[in-house]
Amino acid sequence: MTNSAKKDYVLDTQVGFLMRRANQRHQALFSDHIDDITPTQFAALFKLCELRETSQNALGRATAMDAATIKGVVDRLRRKGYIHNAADPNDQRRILLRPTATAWELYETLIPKAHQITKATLAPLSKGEQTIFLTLLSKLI
Amino acid sequence: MTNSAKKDYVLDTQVGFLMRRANQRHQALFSDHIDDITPTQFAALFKLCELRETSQNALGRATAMDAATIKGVVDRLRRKGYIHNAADPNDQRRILLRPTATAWELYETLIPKAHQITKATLAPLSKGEQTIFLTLLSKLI
DNA sequence: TCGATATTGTTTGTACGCAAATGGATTTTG
DNA sequence: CAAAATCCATTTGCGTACAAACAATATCGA
Repeated sequence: MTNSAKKDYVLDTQVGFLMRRANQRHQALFSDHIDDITPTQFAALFKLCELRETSQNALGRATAMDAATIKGVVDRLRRKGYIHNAADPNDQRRILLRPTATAWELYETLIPKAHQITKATLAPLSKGEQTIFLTLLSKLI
Repeated sequence: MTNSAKKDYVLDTQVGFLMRRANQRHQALFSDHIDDITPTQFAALFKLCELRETSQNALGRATAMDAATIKGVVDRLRRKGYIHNAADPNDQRRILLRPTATAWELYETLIPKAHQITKATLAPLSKGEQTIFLTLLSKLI
């Protein structure tokens, strides 16, 4: 291995490594602010509140989780009493999901906390940098 | 819930959600280019090559993995023949890790692929945007 | 020196996250 | 219409990721 090749690749400056660590930090901040549910459960629950009613797989698609993952997440949210099941009269394969009353209460409570978490996550950046960062991040998807 | 509160928080524009999806995309690109090992294993292996020799927990710290996580990663890399164990004469608690000859070969092979993955991940951004993105991302850690 | 404290590696339990396979229901298409 | 293709939910297997607890070893402070 040449010296140039060595300097050429330093783990600590790689996108993947940086994104993994940024994610770690965000999740740590999340659990500092919110006890009851995880970031993933939060995403699923909020999306369900946005959509009011969907099937399990559709909720998974809306939150970028595959069928196996969303199943576990929904199971846990249901166990905690945040999701209610109903049969779809038009499609016997589907399980229609709805947020429970408790879920709506949680939704209200969590919105301000979610803003705090966003703020804390982006705190190392100036207002202008925050906007740029979010714009570029969106482009990456 | 007021209408303003509703519009106030849309999941798809939140940092956490965006970072999770950007990470998903990066990992998908990674496995498109590299079959043998995962992004996490890659990080551990490369850091070990950078350090030449360390203990398990120290390697974990250097790659931002806790003790339980790095244990599994090291176990899998050892099973694949990339990591060699030695006893630390100065500290009986420690296991000194070293990359095997095969690991060094892999290291060489993977550097160009790693560059391709970085390039593909950042492809949606212009050169200038890529620099800005990496700078801001670093600040977030 | 010796007792408190810290560190190393390990295990257990819980929670994502994806690939691949399955069985049942629905839709498409020839 | 019937076969093929698709979609739904589920399961299994593997790989991160972290919290909490543990025994063994090192180190530090009184």
